[in-house]
Amino acid sequence: MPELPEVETVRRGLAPAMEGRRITRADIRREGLRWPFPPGLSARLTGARVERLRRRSKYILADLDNGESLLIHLGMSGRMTVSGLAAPFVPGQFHHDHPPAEKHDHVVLDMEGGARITFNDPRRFGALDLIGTATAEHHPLLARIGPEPLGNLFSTAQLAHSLKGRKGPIKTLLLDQRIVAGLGNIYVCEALNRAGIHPERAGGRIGTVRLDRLVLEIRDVLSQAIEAGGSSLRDYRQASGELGYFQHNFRVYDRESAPCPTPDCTGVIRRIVQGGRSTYYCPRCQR
DNA sequence: CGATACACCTGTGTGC
DNA sequence: TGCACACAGGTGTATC
Repeated sequence: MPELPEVETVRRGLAPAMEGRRITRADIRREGLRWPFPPGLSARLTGARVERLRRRSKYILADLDNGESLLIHLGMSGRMTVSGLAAPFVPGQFHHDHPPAEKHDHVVLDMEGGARITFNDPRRFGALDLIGTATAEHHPLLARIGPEPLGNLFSTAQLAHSLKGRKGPIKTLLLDQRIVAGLGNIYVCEALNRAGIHPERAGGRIGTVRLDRLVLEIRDVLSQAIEAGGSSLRDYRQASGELGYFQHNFRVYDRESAPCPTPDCTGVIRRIVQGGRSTYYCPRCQR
């Protein structure tokens, strides 16, 4: 599920329930996920006020008023849901009613104001850590991540510099978070299709004009996905981080043998494996 | 340094 | 219905 647009959608869904509010109870229901949780996690969260929620790449950072930040990664299957927000009103349901715990609910945070945040992650590739707010960007998990694709530091010139001399396929390189932050398997496939670039093309062999297009299409597809994700989240009691409406806009991902949606293209979507992961593309319009 | 394989987990869909 | 297998939105680590 979670690439940059989904993580941003989750962040926006959590913000009204968490920002400016204290954590009144932190129920840590297992020792850890991908890594053990930091010592004293529950005690360090309890009573702390969340000043704001940030996103860096696919990480969410909850800055606390005690100088620490809760670092959250959703892995492959992580979800964060909000229950008990005042709105929307559901007849017959009390304000502070919460649904019963489900399988794979690993961490439950109760917030001042009555909202409950539940971290559910079947595959347990997700992660939680507590890190110093002031030095967050130096944390090993964040230090080497590349520019935010929707920020000013991501540009044709910067991307060209990162790809210079690289012989590996552009598909694999765009999945490398050191080159650009936040892309995953879906949006890399989608951006390459929109840009008309073949996924097996060597990264260092893409001209400036086509790189320009790639930068634009990466920004576009991510922005559109965020917009679509946001629109599916009016109801904060629903699971955040689901695919949202944007899944209906996939042009190539998981569409093997379907016609290429590019106007006037008669190609058929193919699936290949690169670096052990599926790539979907149109062999006719992607060069 | 770059490229690749493997590891970590559970759930779901498919074919026999 | 059971079973084996492939595959799934990520990424750190080990190895060449």
